[in-house]
Amino acid sequence: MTRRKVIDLRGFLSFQILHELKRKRLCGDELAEIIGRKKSSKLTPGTIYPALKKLRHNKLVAFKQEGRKKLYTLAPNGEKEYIRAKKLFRKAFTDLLKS
Amino acid sequence: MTRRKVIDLRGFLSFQILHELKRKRLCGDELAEIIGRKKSSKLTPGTIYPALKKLRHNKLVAFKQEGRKKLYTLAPNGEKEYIRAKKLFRKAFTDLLKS
DNA sequence: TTATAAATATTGTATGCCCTATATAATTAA
DNA sequence: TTAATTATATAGGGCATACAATATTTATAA
Repeated sequence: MTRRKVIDLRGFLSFQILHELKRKRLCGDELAEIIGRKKSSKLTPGTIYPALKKLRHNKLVAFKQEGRKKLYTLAPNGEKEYIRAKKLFRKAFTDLLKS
Repeated sequence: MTRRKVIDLRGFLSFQILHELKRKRLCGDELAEIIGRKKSSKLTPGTIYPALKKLRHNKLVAFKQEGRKKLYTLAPNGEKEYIRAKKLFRKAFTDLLKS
């Protein structure tokens, strides 16, 4: 049980997933890799798959089985949610990235 | 009990507190107001005060009692942590604000 | 002086993020 | 065919964020 940093910057995983899927269809493993790279360490299965499960249940993403991969895409509701969330995100953090 | 949004954009509160304190000394109530405004609703006492307590205990912020207010400032360690966190934050989210 | 408001604080509850550990199924390589 | 790899998945837990409700202290107004 490694000690967590005081400022650990957790958060917004679902939002990031939608963001990546808006660009491109991706499977869970690829999402873990891409988002993990931005956070400087690949996300574990115990992180990415429960997140995808929840997004699926809320119908924000859909998927198509392709071999052993599930290729995820943004569902219509996911697109809406993404747009909404992005507005909020920008309002909250734009000045933080500029300064 | 209002239903929570699927994408609720939680996170980074401690980071945001450090960010605001870097600009200006502020008391808890003002932080709740300023950060809350960016999130479109003022943070409740049950959110802001525990967060400040933890930052105090970790010596990332210091404060000076002034009347009934506690005016918070960034401690040296807080400055360091803020810089570190900001780098990570930028790496993770810059492209999200651009597109 | 007394009432009101401002600011701080705690308790209790809920939930998302994220990990480790473990497991299973499908594909590929030996 | 068997072994290794790839991809998905769940269980169990720690912790930060966030709310509502309640309480306390200090400053201000009536």
